[in-house]
Amino acid sequence: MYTPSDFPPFAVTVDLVVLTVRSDALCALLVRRGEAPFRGRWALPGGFVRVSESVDAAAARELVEETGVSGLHLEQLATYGEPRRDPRMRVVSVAYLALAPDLPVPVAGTDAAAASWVPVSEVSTLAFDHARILSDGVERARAKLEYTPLGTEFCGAEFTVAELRRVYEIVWGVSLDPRNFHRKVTGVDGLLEATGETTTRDGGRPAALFRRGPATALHPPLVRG
Amino acid sequence: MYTPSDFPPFAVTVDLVVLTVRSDALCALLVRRGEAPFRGRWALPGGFVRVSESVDAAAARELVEETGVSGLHLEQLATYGEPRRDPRMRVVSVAYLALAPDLPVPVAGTDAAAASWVPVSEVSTLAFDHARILSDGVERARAKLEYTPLGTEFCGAEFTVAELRRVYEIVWGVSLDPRNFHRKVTGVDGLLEATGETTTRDGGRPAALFRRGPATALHPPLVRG
DNA sequence: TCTCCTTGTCGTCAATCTGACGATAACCCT
DNA sequence: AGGGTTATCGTCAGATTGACGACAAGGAGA
Repeated sequence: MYTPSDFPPFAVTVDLVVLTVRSDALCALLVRRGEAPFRGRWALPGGFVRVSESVDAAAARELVEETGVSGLHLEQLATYGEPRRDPRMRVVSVAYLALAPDLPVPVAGTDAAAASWVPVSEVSTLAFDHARILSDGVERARAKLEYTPLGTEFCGAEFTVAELRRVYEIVWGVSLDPRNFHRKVTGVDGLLEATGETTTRDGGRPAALFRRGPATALHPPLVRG
Repeated sequence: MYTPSDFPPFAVTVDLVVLTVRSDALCALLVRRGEAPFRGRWALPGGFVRVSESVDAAAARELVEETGVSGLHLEQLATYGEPRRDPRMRVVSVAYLALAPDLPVPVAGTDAAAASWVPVSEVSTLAFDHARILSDGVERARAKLEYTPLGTEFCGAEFTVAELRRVYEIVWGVSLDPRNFHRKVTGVDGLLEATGETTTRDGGRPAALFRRGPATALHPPLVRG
């Protein structure tokens, strides 16, 4: 074993599940394929890993190319390696999950065809096994909101407690009591840092603005309805 | 993009982090390499994915080959794809985590050199980037004990509450109050199913024997520390 | 057999946490 | 000025948690 000469050759790609919360829906970034197979079908953005580049770096590169924004949270989701998942050849794809705030710039598809944000509830069939990858990504995001500060990644740099609460409500599809949510979220050590500023952009009484704090895990976790 | 002719060729392997609890220590299954590079060095068991086989199936196949036992819990851990992680060629490795009860049969290394259980606290340097993979696997196992019934995978088919508690104590490296642990663990819905039998194999008063229940998540979770 | 030792299981209690919800504050608009 | 909207604080009962006492039920050895 481990003889370099006789290993079966694989293509390795990265696929991105990029999620955002916009206009009251959890949305995924999808591109419309311009070539066969699955021509004209929606697919996850992604591409080949280059020879001299790490898989993580390939994912980061694709993410910047697709969203035009760098610095987004990016984590490995899973790897998909069924023999016939790409009809042309043996492809193993490493999927990544990225969470983005509602991006001010529309997505600039450099090499891909039209890219757009699609509410995950309206996604029907996707190319390859991308429907499953997307669904795994959404489930991972839902789970991670419980015990990590990841919900803040959907917000801008500064946000109110109510904006964060709406992220949770939309991603989980539940409604949360504003008062209890406020108590819990401000009680978690290191989750939020007050800026001292307030905003009235949500209407009503001015709300305090916060930044992400240094916490990497939530103790205690927020529990899903 | 996506033209089958000009993709960079990769080798794809699976690496296994197989953990068990034995003689008061969390142990990993390691093999000693018989060939260069890293000849004579400990490494994780693993091997090439075959052309017509899914990556998951390759992991399952290697697991049976290495442990001689089938039906073990197996889940994907992460994928490691740094360009120079194997000095010979570009290898992307999909790592899997498996949890095993203390296996009665010693490990029968079919193609690998000597395989043995090594306490994770005594593991020093490993071949390739396997030290990092092992450490990621251990951390994943620790985290999953909190909110999944995975601790039961370290036990046999029938086990006592105290045996399960020792799994938690050893994996987490803490000591837990037997009475509170008993209350929590028997209170979680669907975690344990009483067999009606008792055993005195741990000494002292006979303890009730349980089977794994149908629960897939723990509500509420068990908390570390 | 009697005692001791070991381990398992049930109970108690105070501190904390949770969820439901009342009350008030502070803005905007008319 | 008054009504609508949202933010934030408080209260209170019920559940959960951690610390720990008490007792049960086996084995080992005197």
